[in-house]
Amino acid sequence: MDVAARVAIFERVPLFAGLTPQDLEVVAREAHEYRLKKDQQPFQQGEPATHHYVIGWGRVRLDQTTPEGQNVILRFMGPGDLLGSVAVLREVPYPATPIAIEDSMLLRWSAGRFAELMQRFPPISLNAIRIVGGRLQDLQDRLRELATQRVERRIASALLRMVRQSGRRVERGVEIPFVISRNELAELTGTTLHTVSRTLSAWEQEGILSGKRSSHLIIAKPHRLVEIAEQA
Amino acid sequence: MDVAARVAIFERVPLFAGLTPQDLEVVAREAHEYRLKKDQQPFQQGEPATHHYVIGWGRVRLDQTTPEGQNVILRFMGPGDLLGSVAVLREVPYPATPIAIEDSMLLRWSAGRFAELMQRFPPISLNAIRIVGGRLQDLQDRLRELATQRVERRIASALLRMVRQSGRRVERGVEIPFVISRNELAELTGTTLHTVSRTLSAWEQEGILSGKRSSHLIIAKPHRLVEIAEQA
DNA sequence: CGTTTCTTTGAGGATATTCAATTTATGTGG
DNA sequence: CCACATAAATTGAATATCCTCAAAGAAACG
Repeated sequence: MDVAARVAIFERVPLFAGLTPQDLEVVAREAHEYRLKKDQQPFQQGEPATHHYVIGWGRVRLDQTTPEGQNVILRFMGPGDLLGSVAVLREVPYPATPIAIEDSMLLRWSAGRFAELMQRFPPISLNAIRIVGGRLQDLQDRLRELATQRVERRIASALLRMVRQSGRRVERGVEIPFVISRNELAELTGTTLHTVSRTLSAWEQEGILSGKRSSHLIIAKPHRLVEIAEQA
Repeated sequence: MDVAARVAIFERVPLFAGLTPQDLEVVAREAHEYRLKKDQQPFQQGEPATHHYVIGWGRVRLDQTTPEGQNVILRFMGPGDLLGSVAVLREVPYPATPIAIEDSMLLRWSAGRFAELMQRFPPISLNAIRIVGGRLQDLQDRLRELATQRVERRIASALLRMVRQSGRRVERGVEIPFVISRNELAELTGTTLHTVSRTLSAWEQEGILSGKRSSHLIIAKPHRLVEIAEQA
């Protein structure tokens, strides 16, 4: 992938908002491509943080594992999303493991190179604060949800969040454009795959959604999900 | 409070790390003092974000309320902590309400003034990213906890976190240097005050901790709490 | 000293987990 | 392309954790 193609990607990356095409070219030239096949990981939770990553294309799931081996999904990430930067800047080990859920391409910079870029292009710092701040607020909302709401509502909210973030209109409703297993949904909402399965089965009965294993979920009645997510 | 006194405070504020005493003086001169009595709030969740705050002295609890009126405590904050900045920089309404749990003094800057300071003193931006990033990681840990652990462990972890953050050695153990009610602990750990009460009662029986209403909690056996927090 | 607020404790019940078994889908090697 | 192996999903039954409801006790406040 040449520099021009990278610049084209970076034009839609929030981290680089406010940079001129010339600036982006500099940034792009310093980047290294990093390709991942499905299920591969660019780094692991606990490793020293050495690189900043931006997702060029593909999708990544961000996992955090407990000492006892239980797993939680922090978020799903897609093109333009930022990865690893907080750990690099805080000079702490990566706190989570990203796993490609599709073949993906990341662009990355070493800590030192990226520090130079941040110095040279001041908007990057401010963009970074906004991005990290946005994630902080997302997490605050999820924490509140997890603390106050029952499982069914949390699953509905999680699906709606994915619809809002990456949903695509299709004939029968809105589609979540990547495969997500019952287990992943459980790890995302703090419940068990059994409860997720029962809940989705019930919703399929009701015609709210459809989508079997390794096909994309299609939400036929998003308004019903909203009702469930908001019901007292 | 004169500028020199403010500078003395700012020398220990992470947001201003790396600034010279002269820099701090500039920052201090631009600040406005904002005093709060117990239970007062500098701003409310949902209001447009207009100011950056730093806690000079005192303590603040950061609340997030659901549409239905349920409350969650995001964190307790003390001297040197940053308040409101993420919302100001993202140009979104404040996502939470800070409430003074003791008489407190905040120092604040308008969005515009602070933007100038950030431009003039580049370390501030980087410090801000580190601080917000740190909070993000704290929240990720709490989310994982809430998703995977049972109530007793969560309460133990919450107490230990407060001990680590603000604990003070006293004769009988370690003291949490501010009053915290059963209800607050419940809102901090995603449970009910009843369950917290039962749990603390049991721990008091065991001699793990002590401290009645409106006195400070004293943890006599922190190691036992660690065991509880880490037990499989 | 009465009122308010916070805390404690009990009993009953609901939600969601755990355990267990089966069904269904996917992938692989012959 | 089929048969088998593997992985994912479904569903039922039993159980546990924690919440809700209820009431009373203790501490703080004016």
